[in-house]
Amino acid sequence: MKGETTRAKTMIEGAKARRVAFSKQRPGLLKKASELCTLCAVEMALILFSPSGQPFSFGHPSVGAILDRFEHPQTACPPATQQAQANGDQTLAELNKQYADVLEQLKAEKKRAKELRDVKPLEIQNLSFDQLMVLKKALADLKENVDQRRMELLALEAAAPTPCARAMDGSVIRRTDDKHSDPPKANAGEE
Amino acid sequence: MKGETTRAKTMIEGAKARRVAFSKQRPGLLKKASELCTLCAVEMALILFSPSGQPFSFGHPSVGAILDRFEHPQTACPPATQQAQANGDQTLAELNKQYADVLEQLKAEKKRAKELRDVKPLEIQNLSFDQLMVLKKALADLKENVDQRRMELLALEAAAPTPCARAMDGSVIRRTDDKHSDPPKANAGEE
DNA sequence: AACTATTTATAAGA
DNA sequence: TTCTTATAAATAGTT
Repeated sequence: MKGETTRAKTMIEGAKARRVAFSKQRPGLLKKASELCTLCAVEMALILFSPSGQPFSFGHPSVGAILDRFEHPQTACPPATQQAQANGDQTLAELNKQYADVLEQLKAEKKRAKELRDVKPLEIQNLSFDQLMVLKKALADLKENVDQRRMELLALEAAAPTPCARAMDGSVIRRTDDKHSDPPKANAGEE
Repeated sequence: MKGETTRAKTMIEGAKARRVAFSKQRPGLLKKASELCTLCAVEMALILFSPSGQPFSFGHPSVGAILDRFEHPQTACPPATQQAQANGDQTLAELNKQYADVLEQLKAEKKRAKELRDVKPLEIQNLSFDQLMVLKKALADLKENVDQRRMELLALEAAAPTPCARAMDGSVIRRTDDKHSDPPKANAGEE
């Protein structure tokens, strides 16, 4: 057969087959990444470990530069408190960005979850007991988190308006796996 | 014209056009990355800054884990001593119900967030400093939660009747020792 | 967001 | 690994 009928969503069985698929797909991924950088003025770092554990990396302009920028965001909230007042707007913009991020993630997650629900209901029965336990805990945790989140949003909505929004000095989550995305509506001007 | 004749190798002119192209290509790149991870047991971290400078990242199992491994090549396979607790009264039906519940909550949460975004952007400037702090923390927490949830879903997806599916807690699926003095391949494609 | 003509990526085989 | 080729997936321009 030339070309596959449908793309499976599960791990390819057999280490050899995985290596073959990886070898074929790696150039495509790197090409996509590179194109995105070139065409859209995007900066990115891509680090991956092959099925054999071999590291590969791609960076534009360099991996180090991106990691630095990622771990030391210029737009982050300053640690001190002095420039806070002057930067009120910037902070608000940052908040809006984060807010947009969350929206984007929720959306993506919902879509992903829907796909999983549509495709996986049979295979879940093949999960090991261990895996089921872990899944159960994950579900419970997520439910808790979502509930808390709703309360927080409710509180926010009910919050009485008060003047003078100073910037905050709280620490940003920067070391964990966070996923950012563009705000839904950005200014039409140049960067 | 539908579809383009040939893909240019130079930067797209105009910030607006770049943003549009980026928005369309970003999901594709992330999908490729995610597929490579799930299909081929690849671990990767992807960090990028959009044309507008917004950070965006993807990690499997997490950005932090990959960066650590990248920076500390002698990482070993963590001891796997996670045994299911005797909690056997959990049926698959219950699990599925919890799963559906979570989906419902995500959906509701998304709608709620959207309402807030549509209505509140102006009034957010009237929030007190304390309220901003709370909001910021809530956003950070949610972001973390959503990311972790994505990892869990990825792990679930990878959990087939086949063995070797344990990447839920950040553990790894591979056991070959890593050795990487320098990235074996950098800047693929044209760049 | 949805559509569609094209381009691009890729699975299987050699 | 690289090449071929039938097929699937991504996407640029448009509505």
